[in-house]
Amino acid sequence: MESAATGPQAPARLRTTPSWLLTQTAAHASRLVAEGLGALDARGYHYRLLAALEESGPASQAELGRRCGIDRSDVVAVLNELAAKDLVRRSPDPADRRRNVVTLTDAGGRELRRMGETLDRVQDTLLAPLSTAERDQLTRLLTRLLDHHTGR
Amino acid sequence: MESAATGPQAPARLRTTPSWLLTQTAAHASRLVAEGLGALDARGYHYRLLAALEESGPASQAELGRRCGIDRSDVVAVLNELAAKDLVRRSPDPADRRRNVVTLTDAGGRELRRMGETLDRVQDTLLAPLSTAERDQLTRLLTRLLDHHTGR
DNA sequence: GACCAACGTTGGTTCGGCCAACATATCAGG
DNA sequence: CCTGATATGTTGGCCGAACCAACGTTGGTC
Repeated sequence: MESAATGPQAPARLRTTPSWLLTQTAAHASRLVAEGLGALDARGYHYRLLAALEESGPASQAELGRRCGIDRSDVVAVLNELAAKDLVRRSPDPADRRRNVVTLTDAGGRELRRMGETLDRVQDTLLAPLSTAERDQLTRLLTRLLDHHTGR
Repeated sequence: MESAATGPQAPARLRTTPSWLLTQTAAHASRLVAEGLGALDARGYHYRLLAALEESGPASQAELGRRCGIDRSDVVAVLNELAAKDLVRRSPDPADRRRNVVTLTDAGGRELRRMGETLDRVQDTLLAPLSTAERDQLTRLLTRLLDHHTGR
């Protein structure tokens, strides 16, 4: 819960380096997200997969991984955990026996919603010092960066 | 070197969530930094400590950690590596025998400079799609967020 | 002198991100 | 039809950054 503050004052070299600002703020963001989702016994990966399932419907594991930017191998582990809690159902795809079709269960939908609510609160504490306009600005800038480095 | 692209299109839920945008762009930033510094056989922690040393002069390990936002225990390990390359000298503080005084060597200064140059290039590829004004905007917004979550 | 705080150090943990390898299954070309 | 390339799920590992608990030593204070 501690702020892990950068004590006195970080070196100017760092404070003016965008990559450092990014990774530092991201670290704070991650901590807040972990705290929030941790209360629901979940992590970022769980939310991402559930969100993708709700938004685009059932999909294979590989497809899910591609959509969320999560490695195939990590998808396996997270789906195991989600399936163990019945938030997700994994069934062999009759049309392509290599694939598993992953489906969001009702409980999964409910859990996703709960996660979404806590994440909304997290965004608010994360962006607390910024006005609405500034939040939009930040979002736009980051989106452009991300799109660029993602191959559009 | 791969872009690890978020395949087709990440769920809108994610793409509009600032904490996700932050952690994703930060991941790209970290990758670029790791690539750049990796060529010099260094990591982010090494640069941070060297930069702090150059900027504020010799200091104890605890002090360095506080300045850089690096945990005491991690400082130990990184200083071991830096000292092994003679980029840093670690000597007991005669005034306080609990402390080690860490000093930047000439070689350390040179290496820091080299790191700084490659990091400058990294910033440029990281921020490629943004104009100078936009880069400043981003820097200001992130700085405000960081200051806020750092206890000012 | 007794206590508590700070320091350096060791040895963990977590989370996100990645890679290599393998068996199985699909698909396209010869 | 068969053969080879490709996709999928899965296992088991690795790394960097961030953290935490504990211990022995040293410093300052009451």
